[in-house]
Amino acid sequence: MTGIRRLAQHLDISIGTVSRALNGRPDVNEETRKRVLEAAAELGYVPNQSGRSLRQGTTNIIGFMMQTGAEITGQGDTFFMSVFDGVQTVFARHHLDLVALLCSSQEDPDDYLRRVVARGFADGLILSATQRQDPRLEFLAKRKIPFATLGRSLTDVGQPWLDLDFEGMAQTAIDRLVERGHRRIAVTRPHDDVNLGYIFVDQAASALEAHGLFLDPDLIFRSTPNEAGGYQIARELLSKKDRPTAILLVNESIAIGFYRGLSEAGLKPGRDIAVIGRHSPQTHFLSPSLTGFELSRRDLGIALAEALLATMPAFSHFYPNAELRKIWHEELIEGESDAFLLPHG
Amino acid sequence: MTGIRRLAQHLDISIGTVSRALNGRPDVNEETRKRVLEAAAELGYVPNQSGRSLRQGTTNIIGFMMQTGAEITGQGDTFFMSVFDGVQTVFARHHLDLVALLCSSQEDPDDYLRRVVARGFADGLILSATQRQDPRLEFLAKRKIPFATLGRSLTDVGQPWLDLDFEGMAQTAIDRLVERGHRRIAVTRPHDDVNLGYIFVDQAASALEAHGLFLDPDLIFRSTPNEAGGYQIARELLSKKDRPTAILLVNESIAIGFYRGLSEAGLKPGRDIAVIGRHSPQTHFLSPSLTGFELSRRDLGIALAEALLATMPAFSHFYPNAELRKIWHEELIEGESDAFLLPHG
DNA sequence: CATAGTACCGTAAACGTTTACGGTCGTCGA
DNA sequence: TCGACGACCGTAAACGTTTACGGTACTATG
Repeated sequence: MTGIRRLAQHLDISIGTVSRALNGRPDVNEETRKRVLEAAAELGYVPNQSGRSLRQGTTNIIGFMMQTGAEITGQGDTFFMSVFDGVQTVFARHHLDLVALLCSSQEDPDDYLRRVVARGFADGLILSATQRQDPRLEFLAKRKIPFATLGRSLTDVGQPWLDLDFEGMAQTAIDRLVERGHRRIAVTRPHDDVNLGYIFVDQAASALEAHGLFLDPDLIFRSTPNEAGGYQIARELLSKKDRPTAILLVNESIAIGFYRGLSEAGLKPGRDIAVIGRHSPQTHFLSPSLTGFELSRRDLGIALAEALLATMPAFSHFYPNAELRKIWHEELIEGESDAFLLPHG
Repeated sequence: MTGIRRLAQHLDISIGTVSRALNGRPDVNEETRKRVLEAAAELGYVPNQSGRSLRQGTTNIIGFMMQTGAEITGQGDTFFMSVFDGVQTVFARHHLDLVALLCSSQEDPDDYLRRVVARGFADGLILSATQRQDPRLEFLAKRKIPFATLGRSLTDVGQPWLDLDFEGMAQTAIDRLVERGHRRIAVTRPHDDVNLGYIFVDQAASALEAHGLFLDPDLIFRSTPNEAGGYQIARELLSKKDRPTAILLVNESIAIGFYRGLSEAGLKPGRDIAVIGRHSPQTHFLSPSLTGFELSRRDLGIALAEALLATMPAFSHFYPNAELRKIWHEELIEGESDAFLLPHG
């Protein structure tokens, strides 16, 4: 005698009643419910998920798909970890189990996702590292699997998404630098295919134009989005004849490498070149302190989870007015890395 | 009509035979098996995992438990990602689904594990970030759940583990530095509670003693195991009056911060101080190039997965002579960071 | 030809839940 | 008094597999 049957026998009531009691159904005497809950705790009963899944056709699992290899994602791996943290807290409230589905760099993300879905693994999914064109979105939409994405995509199938405020960051940073007298401003750009990060460069260009300036194509740097990439950018930048006086670093991790590249050449951010970047837990230890944008990754994760739940029938009533699509504003933390002023003109 | 029944009806044979055919049972005509497989492919049939789990009492899932927050783990998050990659490839061979169980920094790892186990989530587990004393191991052993750990622990319950060769690294590095004339050698140390990393310092000390030297307690640096920590160590080290001529960096990520700290003070590894560290994908971009230990993280993951499978009855016959416990040797990549020689004495 | 053995297949029970349906009992109003 | 109704509970079917068991038909062996 196992499982719920054992519990029922122990209480000398039927398994149906036990099930109803445990699942909070209304048609059970509160007195019996109490007895059932107590007995369950006492006997250490926990419902078998396979049986439950089989009956209800639902797994109680939400999958958060990530891809290994920082080179791909464009964000440090810690970024996703922190977002995951936030997502976790929300799903825990609903007793949903959240797991990370790490797609190996050796495997095609589309294939991987197909496997996950065929397996009927999860009730809902969160996708990160969305590509500019992302077949995964159409696939999931066709299969009618609830999902949300971290990052916009041109492939829009109506799913909820949250994304970083590339436009806002570019605009704010450019305005700030121009106001401080900068005219030659460099920019880094993410890979073309990840998210819509290219918006950052576009917006920087148009912000410059609004000031009567223009973005020198020679000052658009591209690299892998990690420390090594930042270092490489610094080297490249220093080798230019007509060096820019300021630079915008679109990724978080590259700031560290960039600082080192400068430092080796005897240069200092905030004195020899103005730097505006983005903050990660690590960048707070840079010196001179980095002027950069920061967001609460956990809060981002929380909002992402709520957006997903809002589209799942079984949970949507908990989040009647969740924002399904949101540009996540990042705040500018003023540091010393863009401290100096240039004479106008 | 759904699932296997639909397939059976379509072929006009019994569901029993279909099941046997799909599962590679011997007592089914090869001709019928072929027909079944073809029909399955044609109709896109994939067995329902809940039904299967319910019947067999097995989930087909292996969980890889990690903890978010690089401060905890003592390794960069990319480390686990890469190991995961290797683990993935092995389990894929057996059609086992591998998922990452990320324990939030907000939650107690023991509680988290208890939840996972109560849920009957996985057939086997891999634990990372093992603690020096780790209740999780006893817990799993008591529940008779197959698992392996990445990292040794004083809590030994006979489970398979793989670990880094702290002893070998310390010994090799010390020998090398002493041979090059160094007498005052600094060392960094990991947190006391994670793994048995403290072995590193112990071994360094005894290696020094073998050379008639000793490890100055004042030269044992401690920090968070990330870039910021490396930076902090550099600052501390530079502020000492009697500066060491060499240093061993036990973690991977700290090398980057350490380099920057030196660089800001106008110092260069390999010229002003000898540095031996450990390589990560990032550290290969350091300049001067780092002398450091390197291991194939994927291979480590592969070995770890095989060790686990070797202890699972259903799979052990695939790995009759897998090494269940192994110190994973790391190779020394010679760089410029410890290039200079000191006059003896 | 009788018998044993083999190769293959169908039947049905079992895994642990949830839930539609119906039944019992007591209460209440007419 | 009787019917309706509500509160609570038991029964049993259903979810999709796997697998022990038994049965059939054919082959080999004497």
